[in-house]
Amino acid sequence: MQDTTNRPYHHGDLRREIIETAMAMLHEDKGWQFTLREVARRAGVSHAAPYKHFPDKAALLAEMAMLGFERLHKAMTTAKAKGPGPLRGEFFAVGRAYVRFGTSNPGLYRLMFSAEAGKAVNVHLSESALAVFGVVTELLERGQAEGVLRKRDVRGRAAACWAQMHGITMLTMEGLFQLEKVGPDPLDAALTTLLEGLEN
Amino acid sequence: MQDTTNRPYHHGDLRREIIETAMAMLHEDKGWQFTLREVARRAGVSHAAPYKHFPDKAALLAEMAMLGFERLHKAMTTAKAKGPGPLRGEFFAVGRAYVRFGTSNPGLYRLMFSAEAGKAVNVHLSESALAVFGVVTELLERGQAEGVLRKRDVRGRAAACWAQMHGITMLTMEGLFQLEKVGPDPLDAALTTLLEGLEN
DNA sequence: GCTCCTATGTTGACAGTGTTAACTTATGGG
DNA sequence: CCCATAAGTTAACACTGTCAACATAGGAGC
Repeated sequence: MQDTTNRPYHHGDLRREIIETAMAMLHEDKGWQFTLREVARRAGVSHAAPYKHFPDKAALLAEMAMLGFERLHKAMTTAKAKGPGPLRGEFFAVGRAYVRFGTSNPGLYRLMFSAEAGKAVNVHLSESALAVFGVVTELLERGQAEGVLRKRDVRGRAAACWAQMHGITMLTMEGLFQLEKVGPDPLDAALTTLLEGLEN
Repeated sequence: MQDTTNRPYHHGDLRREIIETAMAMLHEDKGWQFTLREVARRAGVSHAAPYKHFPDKAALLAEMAMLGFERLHKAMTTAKAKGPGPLRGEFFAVGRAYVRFGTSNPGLYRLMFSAEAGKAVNVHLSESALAVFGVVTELLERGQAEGVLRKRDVRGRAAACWAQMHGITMLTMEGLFQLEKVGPDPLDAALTTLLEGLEN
């Protein structure tokens, strides 16, 4: 089916290519669904080949979700590093980076938050997700230490921040933020409201 | 396949039954997916019968999503009506009602926010969704008029509120709010933070 | 250098899905 | 009363995820 002349029987790095291909298909969007067989087709292997590297389609999804959280984490930390010093600046930088990540990888972002709620098996996934949470927590602790933010239970505030960013991201992705109903810059409005709720 | 003796050839109200059955299946298990054929099976009709009432599976999903928004809207307004007078009370009542709706109908709630972002065809869907938005807007306008809330562009603030509630709902549903990381009552924390960001 | 184990890839099958076409049945408006 | 037509059925198609049986080659051990 594929011209075997060019390609060795053993791919060499099929596992990585499967993930990359699937990621690419998730990016192409429209439907945020991809099919395992189509992935195999694009990777130039037979439809059953992926099963030598992943027990399940779910396993592939889980791994992709984990990768997604790692990328999101990196996006946030680099944004924070480049943030302009004062806490307010970093806060906005991180928030914007978060939302931008989601809106420019809608399929992946969706996947990250659909991966089997009940399955606590994926400890790695939870870990990656918690790293994201950690960035927010850290920011809040610094703010409270500096006296810029009210002294409240950091955990609850971090939850509020995460929820706010997640909400904006999804509603934007979904196209539910129609400008005439939601104002010119809902992201800025949301972040401002959030910050004013945290500040002293 | 079914005993035709008891049941008339024509169901009489199959359209409604399909929707109800599908809703029930969405309610049942953690997997928020259901299959059209299984719906038909449970309704006691052949697998192609639904196509006499819905052109697509997507059409059924869209209608269910719309119903979901209507129910959510009702949940919010009744909560608001029973709210204990002062704005803060209503605010919390509405917020809690929103989140409770989501967490007790996770499948439906998910569906509501997955129904084809791009498809502006479903004007009805958008309308129902906007009604939800309207409840929040109304609350904010009252608060500003009473002088309890800062005078800012209501649209942006409403977006912030919606995003916050949506975020809490989804993260709770997804099981990402693990108490040791997020404090004893993340919902209360989030609503408090939000309200404090809105208040004068 | 040869052999053979095993990881990797292929083929073919199975059950189940959404969807359509062709056919059947009843029901209600002329 | 008749028959157009809405409503339901059966059979097929092209898919999907998954598995078992088979094929290949790359390298470890001698």
